[in-house]
Amino acid sequence: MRIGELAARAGTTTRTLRYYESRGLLAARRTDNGYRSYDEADLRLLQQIRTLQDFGFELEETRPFVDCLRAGHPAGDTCPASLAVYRRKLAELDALIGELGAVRAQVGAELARAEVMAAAEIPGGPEPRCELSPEATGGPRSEGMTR
Amino acid sequence: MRIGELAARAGTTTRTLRYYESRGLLAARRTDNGYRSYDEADLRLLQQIRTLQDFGFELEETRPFVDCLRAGHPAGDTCPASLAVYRRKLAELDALIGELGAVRAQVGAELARAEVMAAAEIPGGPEPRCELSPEATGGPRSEGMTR
DNA sequence: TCTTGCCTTGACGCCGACGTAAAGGCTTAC
DNA sequence: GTAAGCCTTTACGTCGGCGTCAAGGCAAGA
Repeated sequence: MRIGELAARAGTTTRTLRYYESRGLLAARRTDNGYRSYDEADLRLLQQIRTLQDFGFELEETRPFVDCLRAGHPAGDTCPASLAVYRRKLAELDALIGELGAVRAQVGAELARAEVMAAAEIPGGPEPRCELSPEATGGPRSEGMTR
Repeated sequence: MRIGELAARAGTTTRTLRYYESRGLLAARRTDNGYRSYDEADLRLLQQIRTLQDFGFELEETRPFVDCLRAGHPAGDTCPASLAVYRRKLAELDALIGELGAVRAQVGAELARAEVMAAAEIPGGPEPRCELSPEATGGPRSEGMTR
């Protein structure tokens, strides 16, 4: 199987496969004319990588799984190093979810507070408008960044 | 107040302030010698930006808050555009937390399954090892990427 | 023979929020 | 006078995971 077919079967692109190869994952044999040649085992390797990528694993984190499969294991995640990556990822996910939950609570509180303030601000009168007045808008923003 | 002092008081760097200026946030006056000059209102603008950045807001998302403050509002988040950003961010956070929760569950399940498989794999005998054998390691990985 | 459609390598582009270096000007202290 | 410590602009580097273009080689069908 050549690179285009493998990419199509894995739902990715040839660029991605060459990139993986450049990173030392997913090595390919070569045919006489220099074309990359893959087999079903490579497809399984690739699927393992893609699955982990979909979970948000970095490429380097997929290496133990790939090594595990290449060592002849039927599954890439039964090796100790792979299990360690799983556990580390779970801890990272828990930490991240916790932080995001805290942020969510904070933002929610800020929104509630701001809504009250906005409601209390309007009835008084239309003193300060939220849209910038022309002289305050045109000046500073027009400078720089022609790029 | 010059740029160094403002940066220090806001707990950031001069590079960051110049970057904000280049993006059209936080415009600065200039002294006779060309130095940037800031006042307490600029500090409040900067603090608003930094707070939102800490929450994970992108710079562009802070613009309504900055505009709101510059329009003369005592708080940057009472303007409709700011409230809209808050609400959109809450929705994004909820979606992200949900996705991460799903991923966490998936990875947790994979880990549990892999642990069982690993336990069932070992007692049979040390057939496939997780460490790659030398001939399988040296070849493919040594090529390319001298960069 | 020519076109089509694969394949090859090499190399630059992208995104966001800056870090960091280079080269030079201003001010104050000694 | 000169050294220190601010400040100025310009511009390249970072990180991850590729996208995209360029220039050319190989194989097969009309």
